[in-house]
Amino acid sequence: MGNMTTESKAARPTLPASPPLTERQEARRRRILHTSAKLASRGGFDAVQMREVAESSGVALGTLYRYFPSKVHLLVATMQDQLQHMHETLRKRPPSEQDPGARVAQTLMRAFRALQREPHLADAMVRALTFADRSVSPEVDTVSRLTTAIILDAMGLDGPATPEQLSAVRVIEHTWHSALITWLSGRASIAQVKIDIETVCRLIDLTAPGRER
Amino acid sequence: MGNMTTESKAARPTLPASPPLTERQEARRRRILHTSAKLASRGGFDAVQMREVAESSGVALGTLYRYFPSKVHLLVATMQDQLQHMHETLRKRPPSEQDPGARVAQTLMRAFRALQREPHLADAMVRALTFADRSVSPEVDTVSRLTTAIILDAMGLDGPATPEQLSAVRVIEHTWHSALITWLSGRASIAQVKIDIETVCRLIDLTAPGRER
DNA sequence: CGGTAATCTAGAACAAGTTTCAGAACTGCT
DNA sequence: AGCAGTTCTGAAACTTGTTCTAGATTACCG
Repeated sequence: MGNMTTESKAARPTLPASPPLTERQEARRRRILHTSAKLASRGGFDAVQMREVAESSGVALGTLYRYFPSKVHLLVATMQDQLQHMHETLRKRPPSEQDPGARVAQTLMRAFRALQREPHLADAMVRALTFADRSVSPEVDTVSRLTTAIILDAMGLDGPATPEQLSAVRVIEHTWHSALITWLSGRASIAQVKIDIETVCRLIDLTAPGRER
Repeated sequence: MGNMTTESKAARPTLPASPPLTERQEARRRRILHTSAKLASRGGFDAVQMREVAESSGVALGTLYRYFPSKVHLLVATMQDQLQHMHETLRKRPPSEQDPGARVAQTLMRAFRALQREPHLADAMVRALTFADRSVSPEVDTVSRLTTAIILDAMGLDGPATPEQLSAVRVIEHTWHSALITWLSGRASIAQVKIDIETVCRLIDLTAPGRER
């Protein structure tokens, strides 16, 4: 693969924080993300080619790289974008189950069904996410926080989560990502993913506050 | 990255099965795997460069590709190799804990400490494993079976595992891989990984046969 | 041993991610 | 409007994974 060496020397806090981004810049960024998602939907990770993303977004290659310092950055940002949509969508129809564990399982299965509709896009995003090295940590962390938020929302807790519950949520996230990967690479069926999600979600109820070890 | 497109058309059951492999071929294969591990130990995934592997193994580039059809194949095979060692090592000192869950946690923490001694190698192998696409499924599956075997060994069961236990083992594997990734990319501490492993291992005891739901 | 097919070598060639650079276009500021 | 600094463009160059080719070598068979 290309130079995925990455050890960003020049500080380039281009996107997330520092400069407020003019309107045209915001538009460019949005166009790029849209193209990225479109290409990913077609053919997954491999189909997102930087030259094509640039051309199809009406932007020079160098500019694309200024906005997203690598293909993985781009795809992780794309995932952030999609996750935000997902979060809003899910928030509108809260899960119907009673137990927190069952609620989380139900929510994740909804998300999973959404991903099934765009398996290539899912492939691109998840592969990028797990392939990301340290230089993408901040962005990957954002994705992780979004995922955590979705799960915590689904739990429908009254008070704040206990440390044990947070651990369970972490493990659920691990399982979620890894199960997706096995599904995407054809080593696990949809049914198998469902079982894994339901299995791990038992941890939630197991760690409900006011319970024996 | 290069053509990780992969959709192997020409059947080339080179390694795993068909032809018995002459002695020199076996030696070549072993030399390649050794080089791969050596380079990976130095600088992780990026440091394993196909040209260098070939040269350093005293083999032509084309030959390397005949033995391992892609960089990911090579690294997954390297992982198979290392896992086999690990399995033998672990088998020699069975875990001291009583509960199956605790035994698994103890075993995985031993494996984790071994990985900590070669973080770059761990990086290369785990990244390859999760980045692998369908064309590597058989090899990834082998790795998965090896991992499962290690965990089942650690459980020290009398009879065969129940389906529920097998599900738990699957989830543990998911967590194991994903936790490793977060650690390798610097987003989780060693302590955090430990907690995650211990958390997920509770599922084992939860699914012990002869137990209420 | 001689012949033939499979394997191996050296090296060029190709693909896609990434970097670089000179100049054009745009921004903010006075 | 005019200028200094940043951003963007277009195009070439560079890197590394992967493929291809022509010619040696080797392995196997009668």
